[in-house]
Amino acid sequence: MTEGRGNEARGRGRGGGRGRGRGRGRGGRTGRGGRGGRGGRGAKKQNEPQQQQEEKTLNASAAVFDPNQGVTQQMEQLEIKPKKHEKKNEKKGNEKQGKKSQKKDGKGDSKKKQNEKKQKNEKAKDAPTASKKEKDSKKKKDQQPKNKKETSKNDKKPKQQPKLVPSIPPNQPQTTNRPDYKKGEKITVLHIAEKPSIAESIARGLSRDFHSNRGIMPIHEFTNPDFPKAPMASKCIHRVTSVAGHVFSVDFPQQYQSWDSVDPLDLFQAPIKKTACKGSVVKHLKDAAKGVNFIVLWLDCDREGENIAFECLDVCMDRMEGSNPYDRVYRAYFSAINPSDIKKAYDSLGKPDKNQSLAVDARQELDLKVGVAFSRFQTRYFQGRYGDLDSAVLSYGPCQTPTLGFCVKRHIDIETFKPEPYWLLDLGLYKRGRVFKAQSNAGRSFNQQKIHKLIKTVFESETPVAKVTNVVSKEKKQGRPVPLNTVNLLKACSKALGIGPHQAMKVAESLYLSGYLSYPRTESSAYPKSFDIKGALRMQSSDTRWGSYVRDLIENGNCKSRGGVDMGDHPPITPCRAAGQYELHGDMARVYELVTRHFIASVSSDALWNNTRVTVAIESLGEKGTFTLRGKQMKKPGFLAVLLHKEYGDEADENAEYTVEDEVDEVENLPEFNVGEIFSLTNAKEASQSKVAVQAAGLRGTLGIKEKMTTAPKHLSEAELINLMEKNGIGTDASIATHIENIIKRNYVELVTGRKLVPSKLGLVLAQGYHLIDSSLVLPKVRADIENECNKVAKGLADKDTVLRNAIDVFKSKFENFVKDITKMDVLFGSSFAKLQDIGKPFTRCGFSRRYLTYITGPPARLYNKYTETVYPLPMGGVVREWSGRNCPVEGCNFELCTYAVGNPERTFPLCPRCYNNPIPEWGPIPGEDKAAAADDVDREDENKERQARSMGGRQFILECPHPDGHPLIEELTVAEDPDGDGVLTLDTHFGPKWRLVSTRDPTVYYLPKSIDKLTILDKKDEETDQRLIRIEYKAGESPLEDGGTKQTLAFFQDEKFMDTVRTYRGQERAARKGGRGGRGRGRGKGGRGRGGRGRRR
DNA sequence: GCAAGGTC
Repeated sequence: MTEGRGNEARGRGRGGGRGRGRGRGRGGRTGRGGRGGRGGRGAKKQNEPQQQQEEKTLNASAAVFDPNQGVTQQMEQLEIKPKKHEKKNEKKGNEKQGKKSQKKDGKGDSKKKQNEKKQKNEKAKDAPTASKKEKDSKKKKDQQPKNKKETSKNDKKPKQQPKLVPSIPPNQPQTTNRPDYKKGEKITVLHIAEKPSIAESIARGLSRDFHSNRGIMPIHEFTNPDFPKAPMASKCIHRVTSVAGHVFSVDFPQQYQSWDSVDPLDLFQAPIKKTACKGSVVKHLKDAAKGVNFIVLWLDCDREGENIAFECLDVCMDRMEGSNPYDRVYRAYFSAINPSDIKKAYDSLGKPDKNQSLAVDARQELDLKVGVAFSRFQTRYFQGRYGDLDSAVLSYGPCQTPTLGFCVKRHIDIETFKPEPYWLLDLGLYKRGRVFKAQSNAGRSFNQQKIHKLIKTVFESETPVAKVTNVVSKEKKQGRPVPLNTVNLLKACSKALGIGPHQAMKVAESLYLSGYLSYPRTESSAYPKSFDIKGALRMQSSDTRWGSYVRDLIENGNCKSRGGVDMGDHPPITPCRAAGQYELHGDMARVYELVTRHFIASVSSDALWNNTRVTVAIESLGEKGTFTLRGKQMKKPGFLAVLLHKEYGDEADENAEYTVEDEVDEVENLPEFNVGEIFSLTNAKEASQSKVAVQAAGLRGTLGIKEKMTTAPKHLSEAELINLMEKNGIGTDASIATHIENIIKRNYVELVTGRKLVPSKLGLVLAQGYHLIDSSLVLPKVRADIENECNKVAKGLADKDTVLRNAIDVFKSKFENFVKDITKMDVLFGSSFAKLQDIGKPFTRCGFSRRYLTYITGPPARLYNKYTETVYPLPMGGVVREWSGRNCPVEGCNFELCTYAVGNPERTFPLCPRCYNNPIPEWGPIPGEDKAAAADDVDREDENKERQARSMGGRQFILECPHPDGHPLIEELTVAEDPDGDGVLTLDTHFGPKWRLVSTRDPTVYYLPKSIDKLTILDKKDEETDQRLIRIEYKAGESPLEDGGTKQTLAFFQDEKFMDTVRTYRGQERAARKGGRGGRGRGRGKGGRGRGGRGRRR
């Protein structure tokens, strides 16, 4: 419980918890029962006008939602199966689901995707007339109104639908108009790609001769060819450029950013807004689009690409020439980035598909709301109760949480595994001085006696012998690896090089950017037809490591790859520039070598083995008496000669849940066995006692019993986890590595030797807690559900707003249920972590209860009153120390103070734990919140800068005085205004013997003379200048005063002689952090007033 | 300080 709740009697607890007045019960409402929980509403008896104001401001967004009525109905509408079914599905495992679920907005099932692509291309061709698919979808739409009406009946919420893309109507007809650009007319076409590399390929594909400017996102210009949508125009200027991924990202408006004053439940109904990802991209697009007649969108041909297309239009359309600009906007759908496909796409331009884009909008909003609401709630709740959670934030996400779930599931399998002994027949055959173990076809037995009986039978028989009954030799091919896509690259790097997915992605990315590798984010595992395999091989022919192999391959091989799927996004990952053995270093060199060797291997010949299978029988045992010996001999190494680590090509061990351990390995160089050979057997026990017997004449063997234990599976390796994620549609090729990194960063799992992922205490408790409350929160289904909903929107089968509203309602009720049942998870936390009341050392006293507050190291650091169960978060970025004996002068507060030291050199300020968390507006602007509150109205770019600044120096990251300048404590210590900054100069709380003044808002320190013995700030002002007077007493014999006295009263900056003894130091950190905020300029103006003469010295 | 998705 945090402050507010604990102090109900004083009218500070407001369980309602909403409102702008930050700190009124920081996070209080995140306690049991959520908002309006116990002690909630009832507590707001005498709370000042501020509170009423808060209620007014935000009550409008309060949800009116009846969970009992809503859930099942909405579940039905969403076709989310009720729980019973869920449980069934759970048991069946993830396999089936994985196949069904779609990866990243419709990626995933390759056939399906290809079909979609075909349809898309057809659509593009048939663009002028509505395609069949559209008609179908229209029909279906018409059949839907029933559902829609039902929804609106239940829709009691205030309509607060966010407007995301105001400039384009939601269901823009997919038609192509042909504006009649006549002979002699000059037109300009802007082409936009998703990334610079593609922009360049497009320019190359359309023209041999183009000019490019330099920059991160270059523009390539050329004049031909004619534009197919305006063939009559005499001259066509093409301008090809790109963005870099999404142009906008979604977030909540400023008033929803506070963790303290916003109830996470309200986030589900909150509006969302789009912010420019990078200021320069928007400007770049605006400049490029100025006055163009046509726009062609060449974004990647998937759902995200479609969404980015509309983001571009949002920026560009009003910069185009003429009216009805959308009529002159086209979409190029290409299946590969090569000249012929580019030309094909250029000749059959279509229209962008708004539905696909809307599906992404829906996914974004849902991910944001669900993720942020759950993350904030569980962070606040558990950080308010436990002190050693190992993670400052307990995040939740529809991708990261199921990823954690996989690791935990395996861990539980291991923990609950009970090893059992089992027994096998153990047959050893001696030949050429070696013993060869044959595998018993009877398999394992859990009954030792049965095996003993078999052995007894053999040795009681007349002739205890084993006889070779069959020998088969076969040639077997070991297939060369399929071309490398992202997921397989990540697995290979982890398995063969020990480089984790996140690092592997980073390395591959930089190899791509420096031109060594092709694009590293691809789903394709087959080279497109147009791919010049021999050309790529030739590049490698002079390498010292594999050059000769490659030369031989080009001359004598057929250089063809096998298997794999061409997803049409980007080709598989290949080297595109030779790098000598010592050209690259470290991981760059290793990843490059792996990719190159894999590429060469993928177009090499298969390896050829000669496999031998020897069947041996002990007649007296009948069916149970057959054994097998396996041998293999390499005939032709093929690709194995070049592959770095053959083990990474092995899919088998990742896919098998449990490895079969009884299997006897294939033996290389198996000696010849002939049908009819007879081995006389001795009991293995006796044989070991007398070696001589074994070496006697004739063929001999031993038969015995072998005891083994069943073994638990191993923890998931990175490679196995990647497999699971891919199968279950968690994340995309581009994001899988990030999700794994995320759960490691948050301390949910730990990476241990062998690149295995072992869940931490925290990860275990979270995942198991979800299972107790609502399994669907931690199962991959949560992602699949979201995807399924979005698919409907993408296909035009459902209205985005309706789908979104329903889905939000479902997750909202899941959230309410989660809040209601959080104690179930809390029980698990309780047995794993230290309760706040049990840890921490007494630090300072509460002003209300006079009890000690304990200091919890965290993260995050906070103070805790175990008697009132109140948490007082502390600012981050500085050092909090005890400052015993001094109490806060604020009426009714009286908390014992601490000090807060920041920066280098240190500036130390007083810190009242209560006032820090409960500032009142009269004290002035709240540190850390800056002017950001007003940021909603400013230009997107500025706002973004502001946002970045805040994320660095966020609400609790305080590199200045933690209290507003108007706080009585600060006022008491204030000597003058800071002439160079926004703040004031206060006496550093270290006081003597090194006296200094520090600026509350800037890293400025004024060092006062060492000769000062005592310094008092008087409650009087200099009449002339209105400055605070300070009284200084010098040490005996060190007084600089001319009259020989030791006492002096002056106003800072006013006494020139005194100021000559003052040394000023200005630090950098805050100045740098402020960026272009311009506080300094304003400060200077103020300085003129406050400072007579020459106060400022360096 | 919170998600996931593009990408630099």
